[in-house]
Amino acid sequence: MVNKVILIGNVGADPEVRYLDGGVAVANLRLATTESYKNKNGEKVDQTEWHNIVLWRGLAEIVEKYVKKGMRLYIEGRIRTRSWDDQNGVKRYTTEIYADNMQMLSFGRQEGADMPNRAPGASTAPSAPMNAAAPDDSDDLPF
Amino acid sequence: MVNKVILIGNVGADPEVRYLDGGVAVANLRLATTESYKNKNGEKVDQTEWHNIVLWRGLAEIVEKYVKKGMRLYIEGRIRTRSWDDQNGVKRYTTEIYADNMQMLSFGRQEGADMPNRAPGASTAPSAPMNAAAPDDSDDLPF
Amino acid sequence: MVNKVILIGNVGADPEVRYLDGGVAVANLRLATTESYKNKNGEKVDQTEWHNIVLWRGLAEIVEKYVKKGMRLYIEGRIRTRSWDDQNGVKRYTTEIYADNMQMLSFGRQEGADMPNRAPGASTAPSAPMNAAAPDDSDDLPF
Amino acid sequence: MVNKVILIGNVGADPEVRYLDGGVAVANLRLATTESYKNKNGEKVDQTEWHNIVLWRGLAEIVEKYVKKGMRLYIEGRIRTRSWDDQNGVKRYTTEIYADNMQMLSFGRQEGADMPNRAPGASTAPSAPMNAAAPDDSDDLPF
DNA sequence: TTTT
DNA sequence: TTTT
Repeated sequence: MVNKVILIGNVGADPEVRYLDGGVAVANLRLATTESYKNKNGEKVDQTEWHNIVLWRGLAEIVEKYVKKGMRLYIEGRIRTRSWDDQNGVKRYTTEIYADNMQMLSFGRQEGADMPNRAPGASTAPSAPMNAAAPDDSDDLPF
Repeated sequence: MVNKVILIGNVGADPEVRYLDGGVAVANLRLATTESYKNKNGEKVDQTEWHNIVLWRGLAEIVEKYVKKGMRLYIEGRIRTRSWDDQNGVKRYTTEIYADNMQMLSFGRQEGADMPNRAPGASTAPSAPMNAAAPDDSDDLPF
Repeated sequence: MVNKVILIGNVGADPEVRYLDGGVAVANLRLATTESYKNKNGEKVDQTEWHNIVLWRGLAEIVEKYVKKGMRLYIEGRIRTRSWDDQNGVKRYTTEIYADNMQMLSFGRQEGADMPNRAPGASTAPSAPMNAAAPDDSDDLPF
Repeated sequence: MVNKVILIGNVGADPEVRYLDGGVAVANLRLATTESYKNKNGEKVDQTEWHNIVLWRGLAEIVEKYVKKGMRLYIEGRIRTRSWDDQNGVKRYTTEIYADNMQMLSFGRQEGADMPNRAPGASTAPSAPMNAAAPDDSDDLPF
């Protein structure tokens, strides 16, 4: 039995993070993946899919600290569909992706000078790739 | 942008296959993936996830011919959530997996003597084989 | 950074399992994946790829107990290339797949009556799936 | 049969692209994936894996135009091991990843104004890259 | 609601 | 609704 999802997409809004009674963190975020194809008339059509991502514990804490609207993420996880009763008493279903792994692929869009996504004076030395300051290279990130 | 799903699971019921006006085949099937884990009391708990799989064209025609309830499948595809209005006028969502690739990993259960997928006298003893004659070994299968 | 491999293929020979000094088990096996395509002349060509799979600890112990030549496996893992010096002092490289997850998809081929993978007198009951006794359902298996 | 590889890593050197007699493009590049773990002494250890990536036709042409040393890539493909005879007549093996899909996740390092990472009008050129509209073409993305 |  |  295998249930595996791999996504690379953009975060639609700032994530929501909450803490359960036992202190466990849970993060929810919306991730968009867009697929382009040509229709019968040869016109390019973009189709965007929105995914509900759920992250627990350590991943949720990283999300709380670093993940913002607009950021590009890699998510690896599992599909889970949970049911709930709506106000009409109708059973409804929500499909979510429970993340087992996450990678930040960008700092998202720039919002202002108070939250730079690249430190001043970043190196341009020959062996310094542009993502030298990518969050996953940072010492204080737990992955 | 990446939107990729990989599943190995069991088919919950015989697939439904229909043909659109243009003659294009579409198959729908339900696939179960079960995950086992131990709860706080150390008891083994099985959690089954049901996936709605949609297959088009050639894959749908293979499904029509060969895929039966109980069969184990490998599915590779993409997540798609489509919306519809229920009888209360409430917008509802259904998440499906659009298959891009499929592999049959077993013949599923036997339905009759005229097309046995298991030789007479085959065992259900603990060491019984699963896919002693997996379809992908057959010369007349188109994949 | 992501380094992920997913394979479904057949085991080419009985695995080799050894135990390190500390008692840690390591298994090595060869897995074949075959891809079919049509060449320029429209002839079907099979191309088989052989993968060196390395499994550690619990997975290696499961391999030792259950995995045989001919069995079909699902392997999820990472690519690792290690170097060594051959008898001419030339640096050589071997690429292996370190397995993080394994699923047995069949019992492999039948070798003889002393270790049948299909017991005589087995049931043909309608609801008996061919993989009724899949190894991953065994109680003494750690997954 | 499934043979699938998913990588996210950094390009180690500018790719090499050549054209076969029939005009088909082939690109070769080295991609590094680094995995961090803690050793027995609790020290963080980085282990870098180098992958030989081979891309054909349209993907190779995109590589020629846009992929540079230092860039971060998503690669989806298959493992292929090919053999050759070295100068001592010893059969040797090289394992490569044949890419079926590629996504640029960064522009790599900046070299100077004479080598912009977005050509004027690139996205509307006849031979525009497959993911010409990918967010990684955006000027306002900070990587 | 993201991104290009 | 599958499978063990």
